[in-house]
Amino acid sequence: MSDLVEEYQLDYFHENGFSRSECVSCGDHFWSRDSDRETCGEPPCETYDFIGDPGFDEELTLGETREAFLSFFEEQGHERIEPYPVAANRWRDDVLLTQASIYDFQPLVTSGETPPPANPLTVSQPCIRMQDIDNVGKTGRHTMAFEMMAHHAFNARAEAGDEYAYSGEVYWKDQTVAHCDQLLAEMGADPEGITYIEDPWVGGGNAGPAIEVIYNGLELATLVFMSMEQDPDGEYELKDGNTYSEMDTYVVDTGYGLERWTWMSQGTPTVYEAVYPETIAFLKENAGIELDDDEADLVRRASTLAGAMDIDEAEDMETARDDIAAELGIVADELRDLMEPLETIYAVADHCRTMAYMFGDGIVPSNVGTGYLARMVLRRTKRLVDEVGVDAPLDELVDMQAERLGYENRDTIRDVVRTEVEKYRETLERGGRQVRRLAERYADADEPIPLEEVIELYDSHGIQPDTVEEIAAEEGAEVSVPDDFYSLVAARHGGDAEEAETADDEADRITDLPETDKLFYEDVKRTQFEAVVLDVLEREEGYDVVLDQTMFYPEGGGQPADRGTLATDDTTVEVTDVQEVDGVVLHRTTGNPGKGEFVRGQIDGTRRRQLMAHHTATHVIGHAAREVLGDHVRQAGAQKGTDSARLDVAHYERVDREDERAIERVANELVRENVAVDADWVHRNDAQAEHGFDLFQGGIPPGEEIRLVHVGEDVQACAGTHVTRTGDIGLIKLRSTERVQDGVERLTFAAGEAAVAATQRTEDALYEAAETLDVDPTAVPDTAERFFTEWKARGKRIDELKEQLAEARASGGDGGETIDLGDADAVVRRLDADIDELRKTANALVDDGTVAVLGSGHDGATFVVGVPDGVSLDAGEIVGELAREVGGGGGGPPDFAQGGGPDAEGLDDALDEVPALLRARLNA
RNA sequence: GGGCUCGUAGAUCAGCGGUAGAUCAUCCCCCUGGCACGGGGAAGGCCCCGGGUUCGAAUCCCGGCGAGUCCA
Repeated sequence: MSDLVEEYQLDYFHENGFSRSECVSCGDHFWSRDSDRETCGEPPCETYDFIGDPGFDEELTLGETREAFLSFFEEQGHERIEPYPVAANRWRDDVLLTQASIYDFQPLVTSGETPPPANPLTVSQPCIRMQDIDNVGKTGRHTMAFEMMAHHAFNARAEAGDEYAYSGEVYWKDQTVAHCDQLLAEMGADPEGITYIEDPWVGGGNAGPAIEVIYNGLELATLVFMSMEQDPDGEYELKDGNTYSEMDTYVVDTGYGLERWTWMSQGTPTVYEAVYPETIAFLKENAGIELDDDEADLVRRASTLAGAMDIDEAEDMETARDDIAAELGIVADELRDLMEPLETIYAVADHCRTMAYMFGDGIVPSNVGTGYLARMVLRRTKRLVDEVGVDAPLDELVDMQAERLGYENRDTIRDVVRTEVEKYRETLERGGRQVRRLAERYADADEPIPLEEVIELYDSHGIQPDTVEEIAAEEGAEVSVPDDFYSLVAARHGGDAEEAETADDEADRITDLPETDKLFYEDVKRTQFEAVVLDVLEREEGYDVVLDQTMFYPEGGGQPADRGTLATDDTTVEVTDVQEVDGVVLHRTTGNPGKGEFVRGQIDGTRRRQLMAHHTATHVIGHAAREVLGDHVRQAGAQKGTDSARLDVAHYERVDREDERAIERVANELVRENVAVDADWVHRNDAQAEHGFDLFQGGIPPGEEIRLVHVGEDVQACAGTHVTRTGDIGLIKLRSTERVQDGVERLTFAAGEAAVAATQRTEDALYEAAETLDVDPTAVPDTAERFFTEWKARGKRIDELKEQLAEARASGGDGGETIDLGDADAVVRRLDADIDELRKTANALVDDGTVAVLGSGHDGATFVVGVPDGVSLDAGEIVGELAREVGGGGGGPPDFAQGGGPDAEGLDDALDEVPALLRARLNA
């Protein structure tokens, strides 16, 4: 399969008495000091050997294990770095959550564009893997949240010179395995019990040899040697069927599961009891789970076999459980009754830790992105908690973990959880009502609930199929849900979205040009400059002019491009747009100034001033929002304009009017303080060490040096142009807030002149309304309210009067023609009133037992026909006939119908025909 | 980012081209010694907003606003 066999022939193995064998059970190749060893050592080929019999010298807590690991690698010359957030989408847009320590350094460090924070380094990185969710609690070893302890070394081939942000080799495979082997020895592991399995790694376009480290039946680490990239002409064909070739950079990527090392040291039945023993104890007691000695022993014995309960490996969970029960010599149901509550409790503890990481790192529940994943975890946990009978509030359970993990924003975390639990409760309540209604309807009709309805309930309303089954049973309705339910839902979402990519050949010509010197950072108030035209590219509309230096700010970071002119002695061309490609600034112009010409540039100062004011105001508003709403507030997008700007922020509730006023007040305080707005270029590692991740609200810039913009206490990595003091903004007016997604609020605001203009527009509208009402502007709300109430009262009064009028007309008998139809009388009458009056009059006549045929020339021609009970005339047909006469249509039920048409002049003729029409119909 | 669903009385919802409804809550009356229950009645609607189609739109179509939900 792979060509990587040679890659595993390490000196370290040969020099330390290892031999290579093939697992008799799964066929994998592995290295071991025990040459007689037959299996690779990993479940399902082996069982857990350390339960009740720890594999290390000392029992360690989670914290002790972490410290032992990090300090071991510090002693081996690694620098310890702070972990990154679990929300990986804060520095990369290809993934949502941090799933491994290497994620911290992708894509910019692994590609060599940006230097690592240290080299080599060691870290214990919190990670979340949603894909393991179904295994959590069952296998005894899977957790959704975990810390990946790691050491990394970033190497670049000598031939590459200084092309990359790091150079030379720090260490590679032998050293990596040696470190691992030594660490295990220091912990007191039996060297004979360790196996190193060959398991080439492929992922995300990269690949390389990798080794799984197994001890006593448990995978303790994976050592990955990332050294290849996907390449159609590559010499290595790997297990995904693609070909790969070697890269100039090669990276040691290791992962040591903190939880598993802790577990190994303690030998508890499951990893969960080793990781958060207090939490498990608390949950067990709260749910009233007590085991007698026999049961506890059974659980312990089942735990050694639980490794087989892996949904990815086992064909079916229940069969796997049956097998375990058979091995233990008990009935499967007995085992299930014993294990299931425990499994649920393990899952709850793990999920609460997952949420503590998520909310602690500022993820806000939402219908999109990481927020959606957080919502799913919360809802699942809530269901599990209810199922197993734990009655502690969820926010308390999450808080226990948040406290343990040392988060400082615990009040916010609790608030987020409470709000979200409440939302879930409402959804369940709403859903329950809906299902009940539906179930009742089908139960009454004595039909089963169609599958289509169940799919609809889930897809559009989030109601789980088992909820539907439950409620349907209560209402006595039948329903059946097939096993492939979720794939039916998926099918509903249609085919895969196709993505079209466009390549640009022009790119080559641009990369040959030198980077443009950017003058706009030097003096933001200057609007004129001189430059030499290096190249002119002809475009479909206009030209792209490349200069040696420029004052023009290219579009970026949500700030639109500058506009202005470029002038030579002979000609002046307008600059309509400015873009940057690979450091080269392209000025889109209306004319060709001529390559090699000397030009004077002039930018539109008014526009630039407004953009700068709005850009600085965006930082100020962001700062104010954080102050008012909480530290979790984070930029989710921004766009600046000349008339207004907007900032999208993550927040778990709607921003109400009171919040708006507070944000506006705080923002303008900062403006009045007139603090300096400074920008400086610093090394990214220093910046990140000092300010942390909150720097990168608007995305992560590449390169070694990054530009920091300071506005008071607020610091952000930002490439935009800013005013020099906050006072230059003048005024910030928050104009509106809207919920652009669940959990994301858009704040739209205006700064400086635009703020004044915006306020004036609002005032103008108020003044105009005040003038119409003829009151003082401050009295407008009261007056509007009074008018509205009065208007409604009048509407009601008019209705009453129409009713009275109709009755008077019906009983008065004035005008109109009465026809004797035998069974009843009919009144035919023209009444130039609106349809409402016609209806009421007809009703009054029908109440008296009279057929009513009324016509109006009020607005076109309209008819109303009413027929009392017991008279065999069809009102709908009569109206239809009459309406045709006036070029329209009409209809309605047999006892009451209405219609009309545009031809008012035909009204009288139509009415004249009524007597004959009625008689003919009656006789028919 | 994409799909789907929903905005009607204070609350929960029906109506889905032809006179805006039900239940609960509210108020009044009856029943009772009093209360719960029961019976009778009343009040309470810019049918989310704006366009369009139609003789006629709560209802159909388009746009907006608001809410919910599934997927990536």
